Amino acid sequence: LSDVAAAAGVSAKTASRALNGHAVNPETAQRVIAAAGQLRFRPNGLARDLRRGGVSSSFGLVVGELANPFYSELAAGAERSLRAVGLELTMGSSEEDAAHEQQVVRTMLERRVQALFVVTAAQDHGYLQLEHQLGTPIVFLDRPARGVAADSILLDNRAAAARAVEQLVASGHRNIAALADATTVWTAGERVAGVRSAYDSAGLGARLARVISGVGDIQAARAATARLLSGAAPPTALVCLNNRITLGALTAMRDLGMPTAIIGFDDFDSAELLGISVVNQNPGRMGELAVELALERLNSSAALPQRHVVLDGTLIPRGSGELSASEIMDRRTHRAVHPWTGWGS
Amino acid sequence: LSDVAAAAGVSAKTASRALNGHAVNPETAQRVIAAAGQLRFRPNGLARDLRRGGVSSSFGLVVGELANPFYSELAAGAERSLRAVGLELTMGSSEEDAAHEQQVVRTMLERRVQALFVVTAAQDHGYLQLEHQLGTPIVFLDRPARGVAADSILLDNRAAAARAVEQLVASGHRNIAALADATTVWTAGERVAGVRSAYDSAGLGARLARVISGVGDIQAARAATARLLSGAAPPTALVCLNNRITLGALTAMRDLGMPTAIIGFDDFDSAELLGISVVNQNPGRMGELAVELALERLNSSAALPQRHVVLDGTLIPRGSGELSASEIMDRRTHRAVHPWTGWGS
DNA sequence: CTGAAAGCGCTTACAG
DNA sequence: CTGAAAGCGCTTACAG
Repeated sequence: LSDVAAAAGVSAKTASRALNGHAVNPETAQRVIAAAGQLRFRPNGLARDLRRGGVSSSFGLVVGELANPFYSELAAGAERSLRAVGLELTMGSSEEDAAHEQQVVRTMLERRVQALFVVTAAQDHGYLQLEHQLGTPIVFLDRPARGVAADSILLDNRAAAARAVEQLVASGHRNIAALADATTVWTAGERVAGVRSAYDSAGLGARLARVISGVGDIQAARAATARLLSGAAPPTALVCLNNRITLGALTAMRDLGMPTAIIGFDDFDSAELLGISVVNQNPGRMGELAVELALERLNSSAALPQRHVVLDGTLIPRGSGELSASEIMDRRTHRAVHPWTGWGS
Repeated sequence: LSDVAAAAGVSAKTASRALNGHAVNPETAQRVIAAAGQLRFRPNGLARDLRRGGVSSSFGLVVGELANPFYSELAAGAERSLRAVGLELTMGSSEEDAAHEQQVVRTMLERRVQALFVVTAAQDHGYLQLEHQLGTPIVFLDRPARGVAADSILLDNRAAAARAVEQLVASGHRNIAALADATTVWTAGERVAGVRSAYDSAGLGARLARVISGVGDIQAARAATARLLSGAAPPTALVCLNNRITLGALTAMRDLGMPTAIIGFDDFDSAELLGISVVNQNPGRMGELAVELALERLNSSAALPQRHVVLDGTLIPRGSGELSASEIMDRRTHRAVHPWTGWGS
């Protein structure tokens, strides 16, 4: 910068003003800009941010896994909102590991992100207490904060899971199985709670209203579903409490040639093609809301209280649209549930 | 930092050394670390990077769209490799817009990323010439650089597309249609060229060896496929030159109840379930290679020449595994191609 | 509209 | 092993 100023015959300050489009004599500004071009001036954002009080124009987002579409849609939603106000998003991955998450978060805070969004893999977030008290907006997404009074945006997992069961019960199902990840995962625990409460409300007996938890990946879901469908009194409907479980369950149904009514959590790219009804969590909306909460906090002089935003999961019916008992209960035709596959015909 | 030093009764420099784990009297180090804890010291990464020569420990990646799984897998691959050497990845989106891309790239360069990876939406990259000459490693991914001699990692799109056609021809198909995005998109142009050359080599007449380009999204693919399948002499096989086109084509086949042999570009989450053969571009590997190229350049004192890495697309056969003519040509059974769907039975 | 000075928070030489 | 000085590249007050 000082070289540019010298070349243009002005002070560094004037050069800075000219390059940033502040009030400067137009002729002088021209000269400075020309000199900058000649000298191939590359502004240094680190120095700018440092001098401006050490706050960058980036928001930070830490997710569990970059390749998971749930997180990328969340990121896309956040970035869309940020761009609208001229801000940027920096993404990092925790690899679903608490220690690594803490390291990535620390690095972002050292870089002085304006706000921090976290889909956490950790059980305790006490280490964020100081940063939170200093006024950095922190928003927890999909899973709640523990040990720090930060904002959070969560799905009403219990209600959504209960609604999925109620929908199947209303369609005439009396033999339902739910498949869940390990219930130590917060969302899985909540969803299982919702399923159980709906089982109770419907007066379903424990013998035919089952919950299989600890289903950690596609292969586990495939195996668990195969066991259910090959066992005594196979369920007529499945509630798959995340998207990997849905794929695994569908694979087992294909393997066995035993199509079964299904409602899954999380939309996926071919769900419509396959006629699979899903509870949509709308991660993009979560990202947009996170930006809203953070900006409110940044723009408010007073300290805002801790806020919890709870989103509804939307049930997207597919296949026959509304499920009906007669369509589903005939295990030999099932066309109404999955008309495209022609299963059983 | 100076407060911490004062509290510990040492100089700022010693405090810095202690906090960074450099050679310091252990007792002194203890005192400094205690003081830092007391005073809730938050190291400032901007200042550190500035003083260290203005280079951050982040690599920058600009993609077209955060929510596209192709890009997120690419990012995941790059991050995996970077983490192995203690570096970080900062992601940004160009929204597939050249002007926005340039802005995002400029911001990253101002933040002094150590290296830059771009899946470009622009036609010309002359504005990167200076940065490239200054030695910042720049790697173009999936689409080539123009106007700057930066490294690039590309798929051999022509060969992969030609191989898909050859595979179908070997299975007995003589009436094939290829569906492509607008050929102004570099990858689409290359793939179409590969398809045409394979058509020629196979001696297929232009009347039954078709290319439909300008298919920009799922709905366009659905419509184009419907037109093909309802027209005179519908093709017995389709080559879908990207993943959205594959989904649209499958939807049209379902709508019309006309299953057709298909090979798609890009793997997708339910391709295996559906028994769809794909040309896999392996974006994760692209990300890993980009990190390798960048690190080589950073660690080499001599100036390296411009490098082009060309990857093969791997054909992943699914459904019946190897396609065979008799299995495919009977339009009424098609079980061998899509055994799960039971189409036509 | 412009300039000389000071400083953002840290670290790199250079001495002790 | 430790310290006093200088400076990374910019911008914020404060004067003119």
